[in-house]
Amino acid sequence: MNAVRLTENFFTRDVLTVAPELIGKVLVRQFPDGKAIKTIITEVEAYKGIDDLACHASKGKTPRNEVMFMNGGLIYVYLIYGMYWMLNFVTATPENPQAVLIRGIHDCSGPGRLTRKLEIDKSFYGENLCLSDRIWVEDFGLSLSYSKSARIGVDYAGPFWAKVPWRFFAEETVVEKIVNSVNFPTMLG
DNA sequence: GGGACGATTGAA
DNA sequence: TCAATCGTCCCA
Repeated sequence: MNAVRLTENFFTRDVLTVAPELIGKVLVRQFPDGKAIKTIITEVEAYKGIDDLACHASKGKTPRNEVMFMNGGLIYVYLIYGMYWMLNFVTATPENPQAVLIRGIHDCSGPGRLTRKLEIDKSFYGENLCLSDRIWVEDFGLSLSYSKSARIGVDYAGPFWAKVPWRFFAEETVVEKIVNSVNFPTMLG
């Protein structure tokens, strides 16, 4: 299987283009002890700039979200409910503060669960996915069909923004089928 | 300085 | 249905 690491030009596009294209891409986490996890991204959500009332950037630039106001390809991490780190990929360009929330990977559903498994915390804030030696994304040429739905847990944003179908996810059966057909390991490492 | 709240999760 | 748990942000 040939794999190509995603570069800046992948991430500096609109979030509604980048988010669905991340389904089927492979997230790589390299640990200090030499071990690694390579896992297929199966669920994401798009947060689209200052107009999107569910997007943190709609509240204006703050110390917490300032990385969203930088270039695509950086990582935005924040703590939610005092317990869970949320992993986001910044997209587009500084004048367009957007991000993709990574909500699910193969064999690990849930944004808080996957950051625990991948040992991702505040120290990853601002990490560059195109340069980092501990986290990046690869294209293995896998193609997964995906479904859309409203985003999860954003009712506070009001009926319009809570309902836009900006959650993208591959059905469980689709993921299993691809994993089996290409003999992609559950967790390479 | 005080208080409300959250892009969640796991247990009752 | 509900508690856990704390950084962030707004108001005074």
